[in-house]
Amino acid sequence: MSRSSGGKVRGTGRTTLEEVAAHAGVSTMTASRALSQPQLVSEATRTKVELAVVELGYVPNRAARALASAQSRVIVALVPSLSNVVFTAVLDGIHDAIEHGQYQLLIGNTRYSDAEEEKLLLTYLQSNPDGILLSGLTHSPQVERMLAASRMPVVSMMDLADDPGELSVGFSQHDAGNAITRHLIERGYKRIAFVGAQLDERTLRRADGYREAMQAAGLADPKLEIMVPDPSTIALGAELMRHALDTLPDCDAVFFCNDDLAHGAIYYCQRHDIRVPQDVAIAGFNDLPASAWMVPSLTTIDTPRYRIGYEAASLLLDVIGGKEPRERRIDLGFTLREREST
Amino acid sequence: MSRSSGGKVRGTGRTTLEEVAAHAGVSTMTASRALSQPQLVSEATRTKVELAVVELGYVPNRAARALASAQSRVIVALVPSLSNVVFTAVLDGIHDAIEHGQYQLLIGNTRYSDAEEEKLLLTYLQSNPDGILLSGLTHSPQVERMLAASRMPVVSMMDLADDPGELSVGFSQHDAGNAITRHLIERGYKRIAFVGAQLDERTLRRADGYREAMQAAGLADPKLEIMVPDPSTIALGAELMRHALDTLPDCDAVFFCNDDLAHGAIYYCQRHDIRVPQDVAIAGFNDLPASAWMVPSLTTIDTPRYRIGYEAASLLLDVIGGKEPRERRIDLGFTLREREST
DNA sequence: CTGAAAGCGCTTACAG
DNA sequence: CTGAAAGCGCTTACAG
Repeated sequence: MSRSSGGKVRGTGRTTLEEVAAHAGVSTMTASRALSQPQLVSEATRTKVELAVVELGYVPNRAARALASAQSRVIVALVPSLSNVVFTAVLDGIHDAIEHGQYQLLIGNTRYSDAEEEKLLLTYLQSNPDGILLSGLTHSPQVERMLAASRMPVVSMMDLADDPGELSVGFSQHDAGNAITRHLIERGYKRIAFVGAQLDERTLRRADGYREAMQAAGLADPKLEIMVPDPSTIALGAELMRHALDTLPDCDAVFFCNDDLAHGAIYYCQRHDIRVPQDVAIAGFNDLPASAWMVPSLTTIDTPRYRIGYEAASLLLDVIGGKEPRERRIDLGFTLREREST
Repeated sequence: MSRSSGGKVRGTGRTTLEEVAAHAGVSTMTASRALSQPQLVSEATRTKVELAVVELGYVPNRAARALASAQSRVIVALVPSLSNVVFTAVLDGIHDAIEHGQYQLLIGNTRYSDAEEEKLLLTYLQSNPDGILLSGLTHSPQVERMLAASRMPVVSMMDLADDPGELSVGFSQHDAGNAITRHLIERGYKRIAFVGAQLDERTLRRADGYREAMQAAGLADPKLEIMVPDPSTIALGAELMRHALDTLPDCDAVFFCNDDLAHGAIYYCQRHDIRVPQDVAIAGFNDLPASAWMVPSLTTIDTPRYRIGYEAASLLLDVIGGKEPRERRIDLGFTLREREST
């Protein structure tokens, strides 16, 4: 009954391919082939091996395979946060795009920190990944160096790379920030504030898009930009709304760099009987599920975060597989959702 | 300049420990010890090896280490969803509890499916994990069998195991559902509906708690239970609120099995001028960030999801490390948040 | 404190 | 279609 250790000192004690082969009456390498390249083996042999696998409850040892084949079948994904639904949606997409039988996903949370990203990369390099998915376009010189030295394919997610050789999947954060600002300008708002938190590269690019639109309309004013490094939360959004109304009494619209903040602002206005959009218009970014439902519903930018993950992982898998990608820079676009809050 | 392949046919082409050892003028095994058990090596040797590591840019090969040591240093976590913030918070906690230099986390999304869970487990078993974190208490017989056969430590997350030998971290879903129902009863509501979606084991246990409280108060009525298998969303919450009001005209309170649904219900009432709680009271479950901010604020159960992940991973690490856990069943509790909606 | 040898469990050319 | 041998890059007892 017990396939026990039988005096063996090392190893995991699990059934090995060698035992499967012996049980099936073939050589180890034939057993190996029967499992990984069944078309190279006679049907009779394959059946014998498959039977032995079932009877012995054989589970392949991934470490041994990785070592022998020099192929890890590991993909690394680094995201700046695991509490931000934008990035968990990206991970969900990556997850779905990866055939789990083949590839294994290693997830790292960089916490918006270059140092953390470096540390994670160094750790994950030990797994000799076949490729890596990175959030954003800008990384520390050390990270760039490690990536270059490793020679593995890298796909950047969220924004579009300037360098056409670089692999990237996302949309133009700049253009999206620009588009929603132009929407507010077209609506007739003049004193449009921008509120940014976290100040990661995406927020800064959205701010660039905002600034450009304001300048083009002759409405630019540095006083209208409120920037804080704190993480975005509903509570912070409420606080920054209050701050904006206090310090900018003539402000007639606020573009928040994401929906979390904008939701806080809308709740704040509801509680203080500030009419949105009559007293002040509010716009967000990302189109979280609640945005279409709250009262008033929130004008925002719908972003393809799940698809970014899905397409980025698919692109990476293609490149790893040696396929020439149709595009190295996949623009998934964004959609302006005009709603009641503006 | 180039540490090139030099005729080697196999392998990754990366610097090996053997090369580091040669560079440092010591044996491979001394180099190995200098890195993994530095206290067993003289300071001079350690320095030489560390220098060689830096000069050659050595990165250990995890697969080789796993194979030689029969220790994968891999932990698997299986969750039913990657779009539900409850489970992404759990993963966030797990992530933070694992020292990344040592252990690697493999995440699986079972999509609330037993078959998927089985498939993932089978795949992840190939990595010979040191331990596994599972969501929920009930699993398919196949999964139970595979787990038993693998003999690896398992920690169940979210609810508390009945069997005192089983490792579990969470809180009593039953008691929490019971507590919020009793709160509604104490407030004087009589026709209290329960709305459950997804119908996973946690929802069913919350429903049990609800039913028990209703029976104890002599208020039980099967008509008050609305159960649908669809995933919980804000849109579904709005729809089920409408349905409840339509089919149960005398209903004076609704306990939704989670905040996502309850938020949809509150937005629905806002849009249709249904006063909450005067016309109908609404309660949720999980205390999502928006719940304290929306108008009216939502009465709900605050659940320690991040801590569940953190403590479950810590417990698993302890057991893997051979430590006897203080408790095998860690009750992290829950908190009733009484707010404006009831 | 240090080392020579064997072994972990697979896959890879190379033959036949 | 099948097999004997070598090797992937580490760590593990066992000596000294």
